[in-house]
Amino acid sequence: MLMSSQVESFVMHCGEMGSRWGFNRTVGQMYGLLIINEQALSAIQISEALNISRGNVSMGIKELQSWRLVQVQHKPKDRKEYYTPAGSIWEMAIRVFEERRKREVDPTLSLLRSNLLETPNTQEALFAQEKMKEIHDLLETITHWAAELQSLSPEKLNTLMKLGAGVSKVIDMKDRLLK
Amino acid sequence: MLMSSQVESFVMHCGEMGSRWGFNRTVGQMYGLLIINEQALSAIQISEALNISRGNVSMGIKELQSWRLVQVQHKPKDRKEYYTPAGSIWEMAIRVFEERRKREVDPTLSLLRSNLLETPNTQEALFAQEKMKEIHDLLETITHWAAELQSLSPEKLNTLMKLGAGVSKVIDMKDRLLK
DNA sequence: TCAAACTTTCAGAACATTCTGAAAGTTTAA
DNA sequence: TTAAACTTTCAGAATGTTCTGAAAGTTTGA
Repeated sequence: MLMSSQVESFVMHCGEMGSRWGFNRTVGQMYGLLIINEQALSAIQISEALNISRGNVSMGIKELQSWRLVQVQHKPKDRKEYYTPAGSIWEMAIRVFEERRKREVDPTLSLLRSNLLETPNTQEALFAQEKMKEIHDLLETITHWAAELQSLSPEKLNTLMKLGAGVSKVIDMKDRLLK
Repeated sequence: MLMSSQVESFVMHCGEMGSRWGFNRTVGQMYGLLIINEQALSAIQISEALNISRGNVSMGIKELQSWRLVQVQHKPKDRKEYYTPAGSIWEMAIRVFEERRKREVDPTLSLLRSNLLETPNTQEALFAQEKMKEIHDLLETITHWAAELQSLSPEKLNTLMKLGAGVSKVIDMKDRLLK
């Protein structure tokens, strides 16, 4: 499992990004390696390619599975498990996005909701609640919107994104027509 | 600087989230505290409210400034600096979003671009390049789109988000009209 | 120019995360 | 069954991050 220099730079970069994307360096490298390889890889191949312990690979795979980012494959006459990315690049992006929302936004929303149920009894508490309401409403609008966008087919979503700020014009047009 | 229990739970939660949002726990707490307080706070007030050292506050403020999330205020007859969040909740969201893009997406895009310039000389390298191209194109489409959306006014963007998956119908309608 | 009132910096301590490798657990084929 | 071929787990080592507090730096008014 020797990597070409391009592949290596990509894999190492995925490692650097790993921590920013929500998992750690090695998990990032592992995922990069799986994406960039046409063939599914065994745990040992991964551990040799990245120079990490077999145990670490096992934990990393578990983490990637919790993000629903890898699939296990089996080869005939071979007991080892072989790992490969789950789904297309598009699906991978959706998953990372969704999973991060679950970890970053959902807990905040539920805390805000429960705080908003209490009755403020001082001036400060009142101000605080107003701010919390603002944040709550914004996060809610965004998550709803994101969920709806995810329900669109990749093609539709692609058209939409390519349209960019143009959507705004299309909507204005609609408003005028309906008046 | 005693906090009511609601305020405290919010501030502590911002701390938990801090690390996920790209800064650390204390920086998250500091920012939460500033958001939730109507009055601007001095470094000492922050350090007392959160039970952290004065030095730590100084570093945290610096970090928040690098995210363009706080503003400094001065009061007459007082040499201390008073800190307050920069901009509305809306702007804060935009900033966090933008700053994260810079840290998480931009470096990846530039690495991918430079890798795509090289000519693949093996089957593996070819496959690897195809994948990198896919990721590159996806990230580019998304960042372009995000930039365009940010150019819209908050109101327009709000209408758009409320419309949700409905945009898709509006676009279909446009296509039919133009045919 | 000075010193009081602040802010910043940074070495080392405290704390948190990640990694290794050996031991324990699981699965399969005979 | 058994044992070979794997995977998982987890204590402790290695590494990385954050925090404190004392020292250094800066600004201001007199």
